Amino acid sequence: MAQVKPMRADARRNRERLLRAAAGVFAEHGAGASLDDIARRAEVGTGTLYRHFPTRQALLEAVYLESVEAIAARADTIAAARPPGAALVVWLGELAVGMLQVRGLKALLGTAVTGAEAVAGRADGADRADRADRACGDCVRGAAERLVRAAQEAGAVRGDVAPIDVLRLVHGVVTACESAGETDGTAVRRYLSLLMEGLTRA
Amino acid sequence: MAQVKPMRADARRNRERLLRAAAGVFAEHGAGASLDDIARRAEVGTGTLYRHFPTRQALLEAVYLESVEAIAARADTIAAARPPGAALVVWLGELAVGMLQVRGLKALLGTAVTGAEAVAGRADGADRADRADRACGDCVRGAAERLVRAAQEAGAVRGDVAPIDVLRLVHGVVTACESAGETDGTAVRRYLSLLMEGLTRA
DNA sequence: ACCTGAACACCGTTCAAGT
DNA sequence: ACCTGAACACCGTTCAAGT
Repeated sequence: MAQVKPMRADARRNRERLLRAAAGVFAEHGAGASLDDIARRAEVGTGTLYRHFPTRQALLEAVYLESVEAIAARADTIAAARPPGAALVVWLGELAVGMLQVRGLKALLGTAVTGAEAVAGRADGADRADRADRACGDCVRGAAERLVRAAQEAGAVRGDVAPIDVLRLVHGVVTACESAGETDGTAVRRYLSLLMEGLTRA
Repeated sequence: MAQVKPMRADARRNRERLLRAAAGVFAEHGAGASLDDIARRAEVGTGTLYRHFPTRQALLEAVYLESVEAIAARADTIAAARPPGAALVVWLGELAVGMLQVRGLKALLGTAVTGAEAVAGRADGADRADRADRACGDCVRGAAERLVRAAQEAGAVRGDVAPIDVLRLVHGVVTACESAGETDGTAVRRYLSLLMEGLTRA
């Protein structure tokens, strides 16, 4: 489907510039970075940014779509080589590390997966964002569903948890690591294993 | 210790007005509410707000100090009536519900307990806030330490987790509930029990 | 059809002037 | 000693004017 109407050459060029600029600025200043900054770095009027990406969420979505798809694709690769329970653990670990290290990815998936708490405050354009910009969330949710269901059927995960619960808890674990200042993979993997094995009884 | 120098009458009155106004505004608009709003509602100049509470964190701390102390005090009450493992679970549940329902409390404890991720963005006055405004964090951390240690000695909780880990994970669980739009106690208790019992094996 | 950038409304923070 | 509020720097968002 991609593009129903081909874009005008300058529009297409501006979109590209905006994506490149946004990737850089998000990487430097996080998902809450100034949109003005992005437009300036892209050498584009602020109005142009809003024309292409009506919400911050839409911009995040476009910037990180490929990364998210890659993570989702990993789910199947991992599942093919491991028993269901182990596959889930490994994939969740990769997902969590990604959210922790790629600035903006956590904010994007926080909204996309759970449906709230975008970046900072405003719920202005949230209505519009809700509809179209779900591609990333669908992607991750789909992968999580396949892995969790398989693990449940294999008896490796209890049956009364939904895949969305697991994603939310992983999001929470990543939040915990972030606030601990631990952005390397070791801390998040440790918290994840606590989540999986459980606090009670070693 | 309270007040080394007694405040001037008008200063004391303004402080009181600010606290009352802040409690109302935080309850209505969350911990990220406009400080201008608070000063306006208190019928006080904005500069006065900054004189009394140099950072948002300091204001949150002052507003919620009593609530936090009450929660911490509950820890001992609960511990006196229950075996260590159960006491920890019950107290964490109360803590989580408090963070979920009292707007601002989660933001306050997020910073106080973990040392990061204040409310939204700016790390401006964070340096100053780090030092003095730790009362709430100390309070909660102290209570958590007593309960976790006791539970560990009783063999109810594995020995390789630190109390701070538990607090961070609870913070994460509350975040998960928030983003799920579940603000009543049931969801958070369910996630908490998942955390405690573990995902693997029913 | 798309772009531009000034204009608007809002925010946090500081500070000279007042009592 | 404390308070006030204007001033400053910043931000997101919109929109009339341009091509």
